[in-house]
Amino acid sequence: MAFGSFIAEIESGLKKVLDDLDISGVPYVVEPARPGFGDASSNLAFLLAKNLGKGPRDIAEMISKRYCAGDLVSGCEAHPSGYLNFSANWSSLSRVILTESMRDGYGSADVGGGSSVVVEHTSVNPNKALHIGHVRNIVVGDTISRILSRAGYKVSVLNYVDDSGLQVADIVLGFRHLGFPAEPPDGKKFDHYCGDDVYVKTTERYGSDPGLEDVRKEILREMEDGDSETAKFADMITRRVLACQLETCWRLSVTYDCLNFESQILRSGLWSRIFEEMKNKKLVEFEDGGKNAGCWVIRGDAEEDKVIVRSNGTATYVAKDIPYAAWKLGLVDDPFYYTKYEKEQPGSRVLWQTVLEPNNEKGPSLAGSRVITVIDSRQARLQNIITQLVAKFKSAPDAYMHLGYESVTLSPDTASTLGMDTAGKSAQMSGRKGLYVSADSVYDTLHERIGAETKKRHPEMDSDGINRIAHDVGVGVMRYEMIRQDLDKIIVFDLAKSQSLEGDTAPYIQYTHARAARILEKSGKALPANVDYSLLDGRPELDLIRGIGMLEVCVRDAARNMSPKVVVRYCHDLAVSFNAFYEKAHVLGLDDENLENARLCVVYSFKGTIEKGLGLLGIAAPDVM
RNA sequence: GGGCUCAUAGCUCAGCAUGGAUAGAGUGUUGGACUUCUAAUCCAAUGGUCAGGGGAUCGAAGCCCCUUGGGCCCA
Repeated sequence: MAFGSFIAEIESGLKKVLDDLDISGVPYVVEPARPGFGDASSNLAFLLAKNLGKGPRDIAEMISKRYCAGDLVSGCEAHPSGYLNFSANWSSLSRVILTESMRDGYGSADVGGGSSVVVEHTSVNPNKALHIGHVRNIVVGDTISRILSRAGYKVSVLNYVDDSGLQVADIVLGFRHLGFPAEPPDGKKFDHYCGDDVYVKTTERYGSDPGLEDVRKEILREMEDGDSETAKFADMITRRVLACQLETCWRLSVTYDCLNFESQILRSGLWSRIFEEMKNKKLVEFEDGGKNAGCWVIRGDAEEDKVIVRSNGTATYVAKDIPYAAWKLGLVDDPFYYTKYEKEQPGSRVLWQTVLEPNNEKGPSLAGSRVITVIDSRQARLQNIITQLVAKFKSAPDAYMHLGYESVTLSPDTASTLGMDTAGKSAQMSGRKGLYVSADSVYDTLHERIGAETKKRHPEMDSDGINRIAHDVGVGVMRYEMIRQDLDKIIVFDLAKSQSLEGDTAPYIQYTHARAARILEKSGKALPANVDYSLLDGRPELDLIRGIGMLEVCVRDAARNMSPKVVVRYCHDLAVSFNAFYEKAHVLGLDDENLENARLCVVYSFKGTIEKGLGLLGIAAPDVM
């Protein structure tokens, strides 16, 4: 509970006052106070003003007189504005927060109640390397799954591999018909080769050679038959690209529970089962006339009808998502078997993949009572159709949720370094046109720059140590930039600005952790016992302790709102509090053993808490920077 | 043409769910702080018709309606 205990005590105190007044059902809130207004505030008096026919100021006065202080709350004061401001009995509250914060499970919240949730993210076509736009998807998805795990959900993370779509057909065409060598001639990473060279140059050729369109259609058709040479070749290529993509993801501390392959979903027969069921439930209708004559459609409520099966019998790509959504929610019998992926992920998480051939592996149970699909908001319309449709299969209306986010565009400067003049406007990335910045290149540039910075600060450090810091900080910078702002804000990516290591960035926060680690190291002591918490009485100390006490509030808030940014703001604010503490409240060399012990305890607690906070963001907390 | 979405300091963004106290950060610019627990830091100055208009309210950046401008999706 930590700081929550303080809030809870205020709420129960206020409830007593309200009971005495015979008032109930007022939706007031008690929140951490703004600086200069005590430690917590309530808007209760404002909400009562209407009912009681008095001004908020008078009501606040009246309540504050009746309010009785307790263990953690030392007083309640009425502000002339009408707010009720509460002050804490800090020696008690510090003890509560600091001892609680030392526990391993500190910061866990029970929002999910142990229910299962499936998070699908990444899902990048396996014909190219990940670019910076994909990174937003991956990092949002990964961070949300970390937050939900911490908030009491049992989370499974899926990566859907669209290995049978047009984009794969494009590179197959490039390899088989345009003579691109199977191995990258210049030793490039295979995913970069496929995306930068084969894909871009193949799609360029469609313009000049219209006959290729037919070849592509033929390839697509052949790929549907799993036993065909073309399908086997496509499978070989996409597996290699996928392996490269996963390397990029893993490097960014993103891991999964299972890889799902579209080709297998198509061949599993899931679609025809779902389609039959949809017909039975009258969720799809056959169109006899009109412009969609001969098609199966979903009736849109306010919108256009959506064609699911064309008059020639082929399914549209909306249709491909439906069986997958149903499978994720466990609405159909699982047609898949599972094997472990051929490479091990970093960390302990086991990575499974679907297969169609029966085996004896005891696979994972993946279906969730809720499903969260992380896709950019350009897909909102399509996702909306699936949400509505799935709601008719499963009674819970929020069982399927599209977690959308705005796209990443390129700044005019960055677009121009890629050879495109955008007339001062930002530009949409395009894999087809080769207009993108790859995740690997951003990582590599950051790694090099941070390595050089670190070498400057620690000339004696060996290269392993430097590389480790460069990695931790570089990953931090990338992840932080992708979730710093709200999901509905477009990120305009600028190569130069993306290299910033100062201000509101991950290194700012990581640096406070390193500072804390350094103090503990220099003190040469274990965590002191018998701390006199009443010695922690300065503003910097108390602000910091309050921040430490808010982790759980933050996790709950982030989980309820599906908002990674909430954790980012929390970590940043906590780091700011620590820097103020660091500046104004020295720990070591004070000639006062008791005060030193008390402050060491705060540093200990801070270090653990900021590490947990950064952990929710998938960002490491180095001891040295 | 229809739908979704965004608009707060020169720039990038918090705050909006639950209306209430002086609208906050970062960055930029200017000036200051390292014989001190790491200056990837800190302090100060600078900077706002909260896109515009209307409405409900004792009270709106926040709620409702309209308008404008940008982005995206569909046709």
